[in-house]
Amino acid sequence: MTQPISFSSDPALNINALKASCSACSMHQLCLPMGLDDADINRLDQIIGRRRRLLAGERLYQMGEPFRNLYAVRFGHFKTYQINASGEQQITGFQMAGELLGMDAISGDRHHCDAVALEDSEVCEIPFSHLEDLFGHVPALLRHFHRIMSQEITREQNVMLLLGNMRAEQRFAVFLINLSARYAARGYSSTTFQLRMSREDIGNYLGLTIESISRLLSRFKKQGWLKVDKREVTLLDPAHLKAMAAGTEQCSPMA
Amino acid sequence: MTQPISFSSDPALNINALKASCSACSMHQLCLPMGLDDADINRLDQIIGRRRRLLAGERLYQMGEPFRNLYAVRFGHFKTYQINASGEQQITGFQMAGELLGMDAISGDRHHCDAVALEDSEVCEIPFSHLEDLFGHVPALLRHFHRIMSQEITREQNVMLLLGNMRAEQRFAVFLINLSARYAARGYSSTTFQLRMSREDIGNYLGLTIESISRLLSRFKKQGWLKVDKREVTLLDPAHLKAMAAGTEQCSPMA
DNA sequence: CGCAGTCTTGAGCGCAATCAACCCTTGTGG
DNA sequence: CCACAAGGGTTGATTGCGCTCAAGACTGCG
Repeated sequence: MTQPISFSSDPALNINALKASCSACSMHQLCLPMGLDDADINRLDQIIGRRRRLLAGERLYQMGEPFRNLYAVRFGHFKTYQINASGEQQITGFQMAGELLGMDAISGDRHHCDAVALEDSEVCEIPFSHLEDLFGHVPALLRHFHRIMSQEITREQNVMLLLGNMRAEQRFAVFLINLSARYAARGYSSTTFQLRMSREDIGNYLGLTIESISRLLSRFKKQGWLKVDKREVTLLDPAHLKAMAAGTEQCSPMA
Repeated sequence: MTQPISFSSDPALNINALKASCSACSMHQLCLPMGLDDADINRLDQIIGRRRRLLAGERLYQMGEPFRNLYAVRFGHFKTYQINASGEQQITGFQMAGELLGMDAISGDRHHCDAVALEDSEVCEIPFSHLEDLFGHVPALLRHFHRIMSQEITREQNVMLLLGNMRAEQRFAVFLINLSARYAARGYSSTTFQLRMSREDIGNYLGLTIESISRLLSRFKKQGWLKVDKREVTLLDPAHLKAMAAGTEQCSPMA
């Protein structure tokens, strides 16, 4: 998990063209098929498209491209970002295994943001028109899909709260605790993990500069709240960080 | 539209218990039934619940309440806001006629924010379980519902861009131009309209203080970009404001 | 009239941005 | 081997945007 994944260049071993199988996927309890019985998972398997591998930095889709597929992350990490008229980017989210990409493209039939792999990664293509066909036959799938979209709405509302109301220190604590919880849900350590994104990406996401992120890391380290080595972070006092994220712990200024 | 609506206190005239009818509703080309044919609209009418009237300041639903209904705004305006652990609120949106409320509650089965009427208003109750039943029989309705949810996701991403990247002046220009476009889509003036929300609400939504909003209004007025009288705003130079919102016009500081 | 709520305006400050210098790692090519 | 450059990250000095604090104006309402 912490090492970059090297893909075989032997075409016989390349599974880019292989169809994915939800039933055999380790993420099926987090992803789209969550809660489906075996029969329904099989129906979902029928329509899931091929897998697609991306190298670090490769783009999965681009703003303006016609929308055909949702993508489920099998492994690896992605960032999604918007670019406004004046060319500045705003990262709208970081996605990891089991999470769905592309839902913002359903209205408008075109992708509304860019999605880029932060490391070597793999996704399942989910042709949306086929998924729509399936909704009529598998109500449980439809219900779960609505939950996923709704969850994305609440996630973004939480980011609005973060960007609109919180000081730098609290934003960063929220960010760390959020990553921690998501890794825990996937069976990884909730206290030690690699930051897959650069300091610049973190700053952009949190509405701060790269320098502020660097200073926050240094200060949190000095306070004994975490350990940092390059991009590996260890949370030494998760309870304190959680309190800071919740806003119950007082926030001190940056300088 | 610009005057507060006074409700009759005569019970015989109170239509609170009346069922709503999409086909007869002036908002049906903006709201959930958009694009449906007559037969499908009738099926939708079957499941739409009663109308509900709210006085200014009344709460439609509260965070934590069990989720049963979506609500479509018939007339009036609402604000939705979250409250975090330390008691601070963040307004996540302002809703007007034809817009849907409550989609963030689908995951989790409980409302995730509060919705409060900004003026005397009316909504249609849409029992979500009935709507789900209908999805299987009216694919066009399902497709449009997905577009509405997706649109909400992109709307929030735009707010993230605003809160994360823009200066106060640009945020406020985006806010004004957004209102202008939404009133235009409803057949109202795109240049003169009432701000239904207080300065404080605007500030909260835009991640600014009430004082900053007041100063921005004064400055925009002094620059000749708009006229302000209490809560009535007239955009005198919409092109300039649009350019500011897009970021193509240079941004000057607040002080 | 008083009073409360909303809004405006001014003065000063503080948090995070900006600007700048430097470090470290990685990769390239002589 | 070293020289060099590029990218990512850290740290310090300074600036400035928008917040905070404070006072006062205006409105609506009993």
